[in-house]
Amino acid sequence: MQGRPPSVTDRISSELRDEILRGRYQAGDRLPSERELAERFDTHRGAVREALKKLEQLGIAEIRRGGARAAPIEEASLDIVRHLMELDNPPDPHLFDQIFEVFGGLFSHAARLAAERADDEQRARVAAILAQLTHDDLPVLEEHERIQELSELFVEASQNMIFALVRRGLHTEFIERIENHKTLLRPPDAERAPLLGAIAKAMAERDGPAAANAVYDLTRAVRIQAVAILEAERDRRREEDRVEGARRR
Amino acid sequence: MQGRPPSVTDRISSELRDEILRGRYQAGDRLPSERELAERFDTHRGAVREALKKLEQLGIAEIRRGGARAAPIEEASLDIVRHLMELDNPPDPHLFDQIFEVFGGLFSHAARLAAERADDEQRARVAAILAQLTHDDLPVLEEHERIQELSELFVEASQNMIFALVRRGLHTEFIERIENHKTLLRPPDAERAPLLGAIAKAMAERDGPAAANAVYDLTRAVRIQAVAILEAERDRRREEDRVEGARRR
DNA sequence: TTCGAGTTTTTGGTCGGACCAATTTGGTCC
DNA sequence: GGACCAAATTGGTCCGACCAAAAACTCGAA
Repeated sequence: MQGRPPSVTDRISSELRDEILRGRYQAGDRLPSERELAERFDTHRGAVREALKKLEQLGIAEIRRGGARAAPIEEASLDIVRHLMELDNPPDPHLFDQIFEVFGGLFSHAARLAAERADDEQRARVAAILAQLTHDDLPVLEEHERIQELSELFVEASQNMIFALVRRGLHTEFIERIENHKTLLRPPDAERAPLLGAIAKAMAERDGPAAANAVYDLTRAVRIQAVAILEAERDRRREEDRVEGARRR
Repeated sequence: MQGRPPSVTDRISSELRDEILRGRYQAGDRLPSERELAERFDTHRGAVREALKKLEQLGIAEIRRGGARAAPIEEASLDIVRHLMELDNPPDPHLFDQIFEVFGGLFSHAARLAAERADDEQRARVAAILAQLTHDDLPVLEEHERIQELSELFVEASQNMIFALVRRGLHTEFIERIENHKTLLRPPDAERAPLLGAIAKAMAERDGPAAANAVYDLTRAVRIQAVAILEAERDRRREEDRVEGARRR
């Protein structure tokens, strides 16, 4: 969050946002009035108004005199994605899959531009990182650091500020919020050599399309493995809940 | 905006946001206090607080007791991009270039997924649209509609909800806000047949990488032409301003 | 039974003021 | 220059008032 203790405004806005994202209010449904919410949260209208303004800015609430309403999630701002991810821990595997697929596309595109634009020093650093990553005996946390470095290098070499913004946003607000993301987001061992080799080759040959395809293939393999892990985890928790529920009955 | 007349809160938040984005406050600089802003805007602290909460959510202000400060733009949320675009009209060609380059990457990626996942009916519609676009005698507004339709179709066929969110966000909050965007964002006449033909071929062959590359090439050509137009327009206006300035002196 | 007009109620928008805890600022002293 | 302290300023929270816009309700006519 914002690096300060959550205020009353934060609390109200988070709770209402989660209710909207969980479907408690469908698009067009009236939201509780400011006065009702002030009573429910035992606070003043000012804090409620601030909270609702935040939801409006996220694009999930439409505020009008006569009553505020929920807005369609599909018309929300991109910032809503992180809040969707935060609804559950671990996140919903399907949602994770969709988000990571888009992220992979961006990363792939950054790689294409990097292959075409990187200077000699950047190219050397990419080659060094890829060589290190090819060793599958690298400790997991160190491997993760190298992957981050590679991602940052591609973005830097792409010379596109928007990519930097997008990468930072997706990384800080999305990836870092996933439990065990450092062990989750890894190239499958069996595929790492060919995948990384293809990237190295494309970079050496300054072949944008090949770099894009190779990085797409890498992120796709990482994503498929991660989704399988998340699904297994979800199934395990469901089984625990089922057993726990049977025990309580 | 939100489809209601701008409130005092909106006015304050917009004005402060533009000041921050224009560099009036560097990262770490103190922002005016709530009471100072209430006086400056001749309003109450409540509206100022609501406005500042919006800036905090955008990631460009850090609010703490003791004084609020500007935050680094590069750490802002993605929503800030549209506000950067809105600073000038026409937008800064370099900024437009960067944003559109990223957009092209996303569109390219959606095309890759669409090539692999589209059903027969979607494929037929893509082929029909591409055939229509190949005729360079299509009226500009109708051509624009076909391009929109193509974009929507790729997103639909990609079966990725996040793409839908991203496309809507980028389109509504970015492209549609560019003056004359319907005439600005067009494939160059001389290149349209080969570019569109490559997309059609990739779709027919269900070749994801080829579709990605072909769509990337198309968006790149559109972007280069649009940037040239924006730069010419900017130069023309600067010349006008120079002449106007000389006239005043 | 439906519809339109009028009335009433509820809604969000705006405002002023109060109070409190946290932070900053300025003064003093060493 | 650093420590300490009091004063000032800051954001956070709260209350209540008032107003215009919208929704809900009522009633009579068709």
